[in-house]
Amino acid sequence: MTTDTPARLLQLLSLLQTPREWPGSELADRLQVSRRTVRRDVDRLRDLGYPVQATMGADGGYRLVAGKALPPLVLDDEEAVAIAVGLRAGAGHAVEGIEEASVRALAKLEQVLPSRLRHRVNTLGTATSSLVYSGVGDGATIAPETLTVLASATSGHERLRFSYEAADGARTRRLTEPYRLISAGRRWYLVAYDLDRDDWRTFRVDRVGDPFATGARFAPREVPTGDAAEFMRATVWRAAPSFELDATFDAPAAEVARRLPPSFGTPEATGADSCRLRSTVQDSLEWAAMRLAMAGVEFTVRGPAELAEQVAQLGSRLTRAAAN
Amino acid sequence: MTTDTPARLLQLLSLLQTPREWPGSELADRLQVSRRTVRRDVDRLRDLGYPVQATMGADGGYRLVAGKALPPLVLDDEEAVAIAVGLRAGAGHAVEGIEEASVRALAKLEQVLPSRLRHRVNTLGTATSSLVYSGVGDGATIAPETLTVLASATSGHERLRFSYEAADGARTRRLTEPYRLISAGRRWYLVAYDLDRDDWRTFRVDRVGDPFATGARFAPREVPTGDAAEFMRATVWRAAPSFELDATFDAPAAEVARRLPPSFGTPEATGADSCRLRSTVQDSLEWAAMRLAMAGVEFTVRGPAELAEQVAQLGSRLTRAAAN
DNA sequence: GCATGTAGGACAGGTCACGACCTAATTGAG
DNA sequence: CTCAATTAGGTCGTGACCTGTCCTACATGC
Repeated sequence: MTTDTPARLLQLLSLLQTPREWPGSELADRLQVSRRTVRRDVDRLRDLGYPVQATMGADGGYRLVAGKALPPLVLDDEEAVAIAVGLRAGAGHAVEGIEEASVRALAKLEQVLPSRLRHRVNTLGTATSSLVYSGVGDGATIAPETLTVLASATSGHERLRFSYEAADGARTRRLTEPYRLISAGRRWYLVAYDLDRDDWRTFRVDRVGDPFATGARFAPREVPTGDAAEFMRATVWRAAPSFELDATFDAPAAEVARRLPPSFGTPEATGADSCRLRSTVQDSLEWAAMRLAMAGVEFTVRGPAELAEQVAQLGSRLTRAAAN
Repeated sequence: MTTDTPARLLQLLSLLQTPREWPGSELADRLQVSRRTVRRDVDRLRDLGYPVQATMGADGGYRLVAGKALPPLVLDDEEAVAIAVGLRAGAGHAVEGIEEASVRALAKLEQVLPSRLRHRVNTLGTATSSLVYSGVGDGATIAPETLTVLASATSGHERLRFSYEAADGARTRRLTEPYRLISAGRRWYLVAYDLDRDDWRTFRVDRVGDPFATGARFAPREVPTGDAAEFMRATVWRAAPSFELDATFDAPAAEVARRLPPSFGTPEATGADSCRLRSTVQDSLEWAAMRLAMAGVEFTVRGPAELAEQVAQLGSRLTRAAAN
């Protein structure tokens, strides 16, 4: 009787999240209460909106199923590590469209992640970052810790201090009120109010160093253009690399579409076994060349010339590598 | 007063997981209770092992910090989707060493994931699978749903029915008692007791089709060699492709190690700016050639000859692509 | 020093949680 | 078909617990 009701409910929730059926008697045993109380607890969970499905008859039992709202997830150590590592991949550029949500979830998780697990995440995370960020491109890699610190400060309305490297390489210290963290293509931007400059700025996150939240909270101001993403686009759009991709493939359009990242656009069929892809790609040439190579089908670069040059370089490097 | 204590505690836990400070008065307002009760609730959470840090003085507040145990995660829709998508990447072969934990966590999450979110996960998941599985290799892609069904059945001790494609292409229906789901390199294996054949089998998951748990539970038998992983290795080891990689790189060993997947082993320095990598790689030649190309440094393949052949093919394809 | 926050004790009143006992309904196995 | 095992739900009495209202102590920033 020493254990109170809320604790038992949480424990019950964690038991039911195991993908299996739990007979009421076993639950009663585990929770050290009577079967009647287990039934009442299940009722309570249902009232809270978590649908517990019960199969009747002999060999019946309880099981948590999908409902309208997501119940609080109770994870063990390994699962938490797996989620953190997976989220880092998602916050990088592995998955388009969920980068910001990934960072939010990561910040939420890391805030409460026991330190012993944090070490394991770091070890595994660095081991895998080579895949996502790859050595390819302009080397603008971002530490996941940086992203989570920025995300926490942004959503918590806390002032943020960091060092920033300008385009000419000069490093300055900044004290800012962060407003929004935005992912665009393979880059991250922070829209913030710079307290020293007394004006709005858009920072490239890969140039941010040693960020930390001061703890001081601030009352949000109004963003100039009304929308932070708008402001970011207005200030740094032309700075981002982009080019007009034009290539033909000796493979069906559907297959090519499946083997290229969605940001490359969709190819249009020019025949049963050939297609052409034209779109403006917002990325580095080296990265684009690599992704085209990874498609694994015969293709021809029609433009731009710089991309053809990159592909040629990669090709000759491989030829040299094999011509031992 | 209609809301009971357990519900309020869960709500408090979800509020505190937002990475920000919460003054007691605001919590009291949100939870519709007095400030005194908020303090008591915070105490209760602390008793449950979730360390709530309170900053004293004016402008103080409560915040959930990292403790010994991970508190139940309360996620919103977007965060849940981000986690599911990230886990699919982790369960694929993006991250080595956490595949099985990723699948367990994914099974746990998908069991309770509202259907509206499931659709979004599927959409995003297929869009990104091209990166992880890539078109490269022997095309042995595995649907994430398959993995989660197998994982649930395995941990829930439920009988599993599926169709299986033998090496000669023949499809048969199987009824099994699944014991363990094992990730090895880029492949997944299921160790199970085949009820029709009345014997133990190791199944390649990429050849499993339409799996579903029958719901009937079974009492675990003893695995032949005592350990399922041992059994798997004994039965299918020679079937897995592997070769002796030997290559030299014109770059520091540390940099090469960072740019190659860990499964390739660690290169040993042969000079300040050169190194040699020798290890047995358990993967397809085409995939290995691609990964070497992605390293982005000058290199030479010394062996095996088949790998050099693959690299040469890739190189000539790229040269053709650029020679428009 | 003052305002504002957390920390926590004491108390009264009402509520609710628990276990014990009961019956009904459902399902699978023999 | 029958039996066994399971969920579902009602009722009741006792006792614990939860809440709000006081109160004081303590820490912090301006």
